[in-house]
Amino acid sequence: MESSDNASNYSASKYRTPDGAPSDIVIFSITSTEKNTMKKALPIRELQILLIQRKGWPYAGQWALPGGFCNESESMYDCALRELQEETGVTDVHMEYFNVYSKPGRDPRGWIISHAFFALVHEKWLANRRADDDAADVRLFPVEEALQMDLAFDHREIVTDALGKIREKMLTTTIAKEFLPEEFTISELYQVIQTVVPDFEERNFIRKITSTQSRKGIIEEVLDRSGQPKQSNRYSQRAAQLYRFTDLTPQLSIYS
Amino acid sequence: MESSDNASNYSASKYRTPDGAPSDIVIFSITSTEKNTMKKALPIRELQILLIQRKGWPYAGQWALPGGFCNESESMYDCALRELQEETGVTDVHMEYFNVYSKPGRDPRGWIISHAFFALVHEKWLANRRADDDAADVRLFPVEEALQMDLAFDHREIVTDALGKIREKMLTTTIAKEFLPEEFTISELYQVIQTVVPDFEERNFIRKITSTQSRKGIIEEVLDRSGQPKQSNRYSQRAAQLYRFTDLTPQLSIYS
DNA sequence: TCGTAATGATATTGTCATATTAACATTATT
DNA sequence: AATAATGTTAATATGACAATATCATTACGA
Repeated sequence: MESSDNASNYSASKYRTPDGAPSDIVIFSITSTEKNTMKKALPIRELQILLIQRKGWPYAGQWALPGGFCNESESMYDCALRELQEETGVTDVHMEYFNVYSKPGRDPRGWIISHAFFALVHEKWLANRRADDDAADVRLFPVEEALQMDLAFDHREIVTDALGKIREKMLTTTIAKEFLPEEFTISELYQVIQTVVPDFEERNFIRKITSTQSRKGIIEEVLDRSGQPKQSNRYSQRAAQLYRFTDLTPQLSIYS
Repeated sequence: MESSDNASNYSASKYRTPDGAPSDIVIFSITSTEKNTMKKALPIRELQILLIQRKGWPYAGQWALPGGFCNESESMYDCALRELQEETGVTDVHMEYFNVYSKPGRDPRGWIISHAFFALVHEKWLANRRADDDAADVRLFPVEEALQMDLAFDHREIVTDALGKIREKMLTTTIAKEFLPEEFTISELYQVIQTVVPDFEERNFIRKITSTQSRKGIIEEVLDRSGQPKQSNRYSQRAAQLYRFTDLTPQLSIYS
C-alpha cells in the first residue's frame, strides 16, 4: 500500500476493506419518581438506558443500542450526534467516545467495526419523546435489567463497558451535573452519585465537599440577588442550601 | 439496511464503505543517560516516541506514527499488537486504545478511519533493536521535539492526545511501573513521574507514599530473604530503600 | 373550628480524639 | 558533595456520633 507514487494509481480496493463503520450509543438517563406526593421527600432515582427493538435481519425482534452507519462526509462523533438526535431529538448533551468493537464475527452482516459512545441525557429531555410516540419499540430500561437481557450483537458487552466507564467518570469528573438541575442540594448530588455508583457511601458527605471546598472548589453555594445564601425546601421541611458546580476540573493523583 | 430478511439478499455494498481501518501506535519510552560515569547520580531521563519515515505516497519522506491496516480476521487490538511487534520486536508491553480519528479528508488515500493506541515500552526492549539496524528511518524522538515536527496525516494531533492521556494515566494509575525496574527507589519513581508530567512536584514525596501507605498501599518495601529491608546504592553513596508496586489499583474520587 | 403543641423527616452543626499535610530544617551515609 | 531519610510544628482534615434547626403536617384540646 506504500508502493504507489500518487493518488491516481493508488488503489485501496486491492485490499479487503470494512463493510461499515457504525457508531452505537449508550444513552443513560436517570428517572425520578416521587415516593409519596403527600409528603416532601427525595424521589426514587434509577439509572436507565435507551434501547431499540430491531425490525429486520439480523437479530430481528431483539433489543439493541441505538446507532447507525457513518457516512464518508462526517466524523464518528458527528455520526453519533446525528443518531442521538434522530433517536431522542436532543442535541446539546454530554456525549463521549469510549471504545471500539472490532472482534471478527461480531456482526453477521460482514466486517463491521463499531464505535461506542455514551451520552448522558437529563430525563426532562426524554419526557417529550415518551409522550410523542409511546411506540413500544423504543424505550428506557433500568440498566441492571438491560444487562440481563439477550441484546443484539455484542451490545451487552458494550453496555457493561459503558457502565464501568460512567461509574469511573461519575467519581472522577463532574458529570453528575448532567443529571442535576443547575442548582441542587447536597443530598440530591449524593443521591445521583449513588444511583450511578451503588457502592458509593460517604458518612460525612456534606463535610467532605464543603469543608474541603477551599481545596477542591468543585461546587459553590448559590447566593440570591441580595447576597444571601439561597435555599430550597423542596425535599425537606428544613430548607437546604443550594449549590452549583463551578467550572473547575479537579486534578486527581494517586501520588498526592 | 434493516429491510432485508436474511444474509443472502443483504448487501452492504450498496453503501459507500470505508477504504480502510488502520491502527496507529504512539510508542512511548523513557531514555536514561548517565550524567557522569565517574560519579553515582540519577540519570537524565527523557520521554521519547518512536516515529517512522515514510517511503511512498502520501507524505513521502515525512515522519509518521507506526501503524497499519487491520485485517478482517483480527481485532483492532490484535492489529495494533501485530504492528507493534513488527516495528519494535516487543510483544509483552502495556498497550491501550485511546481514540479514533475519522475526520473527513484526514487521509488522501480515501475514507480511512484510524484507531490510536499508546504503548509503554521500557528502553531495555528497544535497545536491542537500535543495535540491530540503526536504519535512519525508524527512530526515537523526544516527544517535545516530535510535536514541533511536521508529521504525516493528523499524527501531530494524535501524539498530542496520547501525551495528554499518558500524563493523566501516570498520575491516576500505576503505569509508572512500565518504565521502572521491578524494584526501584523513591527518587527513581519521582523522576519517572516528572519525566512524563513536567509540572508534577510534591515537596514531601517520600512522606506521601510511605507514611500514608496504610491507606493507599500502592507500593511496598522490598525485603531480602532474611526479612531485612533491601536497599540499593546505585545512585548515591547512602543506600536507598527499594520498593515495588503492589497489585493494588487505587480508586480515586473527587468526592472523598 | 381554631389555635397550639407534638411529630416526622431532612438538613446542618458540634464535639473531640486522631490522622494527615505542608513547609522547612536537620541529620545520615559513604 | 550528593542523595536518602527523619524531625518539628502548626494548620487542617477525618470519622463517628450526638445534638439542633426547620417547618409542613398532624394531632388534639377547648
